[in-house]
Amino acid sequence: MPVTLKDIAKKVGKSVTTVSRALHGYDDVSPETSALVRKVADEMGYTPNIIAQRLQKQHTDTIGFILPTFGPRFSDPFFSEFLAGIGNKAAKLGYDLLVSTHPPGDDELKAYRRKVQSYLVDGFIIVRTRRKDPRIGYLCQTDFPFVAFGRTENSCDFPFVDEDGELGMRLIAHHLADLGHQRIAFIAAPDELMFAHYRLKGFKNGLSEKGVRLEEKMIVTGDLTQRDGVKQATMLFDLPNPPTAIAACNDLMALGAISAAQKRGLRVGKDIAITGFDNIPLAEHSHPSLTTIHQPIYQIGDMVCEMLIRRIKEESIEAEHTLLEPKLVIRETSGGKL
Amino acid sequence: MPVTLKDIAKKVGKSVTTVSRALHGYDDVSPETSALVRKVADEMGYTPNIIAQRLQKQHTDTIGFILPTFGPRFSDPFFSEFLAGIGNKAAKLGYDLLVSTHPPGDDELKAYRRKVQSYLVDGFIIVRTRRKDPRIGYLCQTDFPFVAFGRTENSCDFPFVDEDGELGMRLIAHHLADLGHQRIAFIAAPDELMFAHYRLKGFKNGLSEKGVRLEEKMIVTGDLTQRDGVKQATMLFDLPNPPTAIAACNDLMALGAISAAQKRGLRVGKDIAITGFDNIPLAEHSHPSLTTIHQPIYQIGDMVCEMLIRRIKEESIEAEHTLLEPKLVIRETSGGKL
DNA sequence: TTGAAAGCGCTAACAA
DNA sequence: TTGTTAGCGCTTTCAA
Repeated sequence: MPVTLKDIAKKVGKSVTTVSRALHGYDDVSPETSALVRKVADEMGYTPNIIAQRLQKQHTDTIGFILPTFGPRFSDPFFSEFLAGIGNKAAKLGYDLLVSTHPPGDDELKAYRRKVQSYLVDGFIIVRTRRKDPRIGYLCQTDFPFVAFGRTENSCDFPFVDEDGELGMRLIAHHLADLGHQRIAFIAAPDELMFAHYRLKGFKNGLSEKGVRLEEKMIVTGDLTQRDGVKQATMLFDLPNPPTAIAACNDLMALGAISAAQKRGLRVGKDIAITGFDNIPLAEHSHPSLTTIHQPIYQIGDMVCEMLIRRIKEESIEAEHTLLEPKLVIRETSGGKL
Repeated sequence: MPVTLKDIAKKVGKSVTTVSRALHGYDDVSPETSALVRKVADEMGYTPNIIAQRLQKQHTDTIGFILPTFGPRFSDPFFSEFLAGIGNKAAKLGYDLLVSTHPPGDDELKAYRRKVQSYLVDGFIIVRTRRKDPRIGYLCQTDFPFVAFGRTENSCDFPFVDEDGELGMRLIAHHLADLGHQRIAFIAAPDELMFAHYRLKGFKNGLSEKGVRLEEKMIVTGDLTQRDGVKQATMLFDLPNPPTAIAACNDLMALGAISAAQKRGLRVGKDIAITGFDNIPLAEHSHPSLTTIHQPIYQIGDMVCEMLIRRIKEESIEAEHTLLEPKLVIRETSGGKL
């Protein structure tokens, strides 16, 4: 049924080898043969069997990406955009993308190990890095190519791109402090997530630089979803002495906080300041629009993918460790619009 | 470096064939040999080379999914959730997922053709079906297994899951008409998208059943993003005789419309009714919360994936054509909360 | 119960 | 310029 090199070889009366070489444009095959082979291949509708090529070449031109899914209602706008970034770049560079979904946890490593050991992928892209990240430990130790979006506290060295979340949150803290807020709350994310750790740290430092105190009970932790943003913010509002400003660790929770505030009849941007982090498309078009830190997710996907492919091909990478400078986007929810 | 059957064979002093059979649990190998082989394989850390298996077996246990990306800012919450649905199911059934991104358009078919002809995938999942869908035409004609989320006007028969968008939008139309609205607008999506076509049709029918007229100029078309929801809604508000209700073809645009309305100082749910379609997580937690039609995206992904795998394995599929019954979720934006 | 041999489709070193 | 040969790692007849 499918056309193979053998079929073409038979048709043109040459060997399989010659056909292969002709098709690859090697110069040690006569122009006539080459032309004939190409013509016949075209007529017969030949497409190489990539699986066979892979077995021979011992690499797959495929990169792996495992989505850290949580519940079934997994709908973080972050991921589709990031995926688009790596997908488009991968396609441009002739790579396929093998995606799977796996909740973080115990047998998570199995998913990685299988793909590594069975030669299903040439490299991995890692996201949502954790402070102790077993995935990174494993890949480092086996010396398998990967690039991460995010850092870790593991001791090994590896290429990554990350946004300077610490600085980003300092900017938010300064902004809020400059607006005169004294009772400021923070909706954090689980501290084992590296980015959550940095952001909280930056926020604390930022406030203390401005001489503003961050009370312990003003720090709550959410699971990054909008739903939890609502819940955590509501708890903050229920405090005997509620905050006048809330900084959330990401936009989704900030959006939830806005919703919670409005449900209370608070005017966001006036009675209460709220800020996010990520600048997802929704941030710009929420009402009021969300003050946040911009994170160029698509471009990060693009960069990370390119770095990985360069690493796979053992080409040099300009910047092994890229820390992107965060940009504060002041909109309406902080009440700080100039 | 990597451990192969040959290595194990050498170690246990048996042939590659025997080792292979032992590892597969065939019963024509002596218990002792079998035990020994397994033990050694384990000790040596053997993992089968899946590429080699695939070449031999002539199938890949991989399913293809091509994301119809549009701009770089591609962040539809729909896709991450759908992907989680198919990803988890695929993993459970032992399948991998080959994802790529490609804008709809001319050389889109190439992406499909390559994967089909090179035996990279055993089947495809198609989303965002169009009225004339070349992808479906191609796959039908080559008789390649696929399952679609959505229908088409192509004449061929194929398995699909779809939500009854026509009925869904009729429910919305009825709801709005029952609330007494007479000047109702619709933010449609490009009509070549099958679901957009159905939804518009259902809306028109629904209104006419209630004796409400839908003026032509009250129908505008957006690109499904929140940004465009803002824009289209703003245009509607600028009409000399603006609508008292706006139904958007999807939640994202509805969210945009809410934002546009609030910017005008309109109280959504009182001065203006707004509805969406999809029931993305954000719908529940927007303020006011969004009246919409629920679409179980994760489960649809799950179903579609299972159907495809059954089809690949040539097992029977219970329901080749599943039309899900839509559920109206009445919240605050329509002002119809009981 | 086991092994030899062939073959999946392709590439590449070597020889002619 | 071309063909022969071997081999990537695996599965599967077939024969012993």
